[in-house]
Amino acid sequence: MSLARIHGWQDVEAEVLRRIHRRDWAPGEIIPTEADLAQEFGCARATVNRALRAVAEAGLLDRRRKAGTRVALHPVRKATLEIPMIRADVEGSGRRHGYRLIRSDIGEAPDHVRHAMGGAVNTDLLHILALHFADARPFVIEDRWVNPATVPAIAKADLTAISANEWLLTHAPYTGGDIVFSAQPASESQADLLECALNAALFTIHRTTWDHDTAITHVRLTYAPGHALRTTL
Amino acid sequence: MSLARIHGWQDVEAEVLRRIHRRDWAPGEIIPTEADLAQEFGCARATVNRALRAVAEAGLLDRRRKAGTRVALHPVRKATLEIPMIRADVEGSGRRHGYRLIRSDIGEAPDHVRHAMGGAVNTDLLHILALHFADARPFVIEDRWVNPATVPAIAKADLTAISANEWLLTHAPYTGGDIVFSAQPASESQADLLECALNAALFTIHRTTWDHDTAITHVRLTYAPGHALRTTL
DNA sequence: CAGTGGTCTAGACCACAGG
DNA sequence: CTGTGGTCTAGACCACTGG
Repeated sequence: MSLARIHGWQDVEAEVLRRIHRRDWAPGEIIPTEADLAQEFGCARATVNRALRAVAEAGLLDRRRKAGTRVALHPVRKATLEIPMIRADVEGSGRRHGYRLIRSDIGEAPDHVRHAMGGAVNTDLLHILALHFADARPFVIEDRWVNPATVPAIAKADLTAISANEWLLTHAPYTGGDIVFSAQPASESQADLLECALNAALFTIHRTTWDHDTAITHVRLTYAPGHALRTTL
Repeated sequence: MSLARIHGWQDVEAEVLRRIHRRDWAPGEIIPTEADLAQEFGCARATVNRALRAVAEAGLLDRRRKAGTRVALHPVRKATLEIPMIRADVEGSGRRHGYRLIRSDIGEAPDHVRHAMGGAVNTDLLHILALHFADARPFVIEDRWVNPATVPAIAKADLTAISANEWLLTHAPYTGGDIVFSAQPASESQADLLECALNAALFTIHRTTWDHDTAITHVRLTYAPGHALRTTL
């Protein structure tokens, strides 16, 4: 009847997943309590808890005190995407990374940038425009605004040798961030930099990173045509 | 000196994060062992383990047996994005969801679909083309291929009343999936359905879901101009 | 109020990999 | 071989919330 013995919490997790997929436990249905499962599997309740917590984090179970644990009606599973450095991204696909700083100056940010950075940014911001290459072909435009008050050391960085993207990742600790993915038509200047047609469909990422409640930087990454972001469920 | 007392693992986590952000523990540096921290915080080692595991999952720590725990050099943080049902997505933003089935037939899939579904799909596939609306405006085109062998019951579903997206999410358990995000220019038929200009930049998702090693379905979601996908770090 | 999950503890053994 | 994280256990108390 029962197959391999239950040893660790991963075995419990696998068995729970199997029962969900086989519909032994149907969506919306309540499953046995931790104590009951612990007795059935012959392990400690803590082990069952570890397993059920993992499955719940994956979105397949809803757990509430007193109400018990139910199989999720709508398995809203979560894809986790890793946000690497641009250089690591390029080199990870076996291509050579190149980089050119186009402009770096200080000034007042446009409204949409101020808004994205919380509006509380009163000082002038450092504006950086740079182009990354993959095997000598344009890869992505990095259009970035930095709040120098949060990372004063960036004034001393040589941004012609190391990209702001990389410098910030290794020098500026952040506590959180917002990310927006979208598709945008290539503007005239973007088409020029990326060597593509005007109004070409470009994959775009807007990202703001925060140190608690103050914005560190806001960046718009505009990728050359054909770029795709892959992940797994 | 020390502030609030350490009660639970979340307190330990917060303190660890504080030390990382304050650079008390610099990137690449080794931090004390679980046993040492447990003694310092006056709690059990299991509690410290729980906290450090959480921080490591967030990508800020690298843990290896015998080698100890180090602060990550490149904090490759992971964004987790939720993949909701289309209807829930629309209604979640306060709009009314509409849906129209455009075509549903059975036939041989084109090569790129067969490839995405693992190639091992020999049977004919169910092809579904549908349009979703948000407040009567076109929202997204759902262009889907389903392997009926994996979900025979779909033959009896009334796909004019419920979208294949929703039917599959509630009737077809899956164990994994691949997702690709990109930007694509609107084709003539897409521009027609979405009521946008030809070659407009459209946010596109290709998704294949699997039951173990067999593909259940492959879908291309082509969103109307202006659509964006948001998430948080 | 009482049932359920959430967590802590002290101790133990194990698995892995550095030296 | 030895130190470190990974995990299990048995028991306990707590926090939340449904009835």
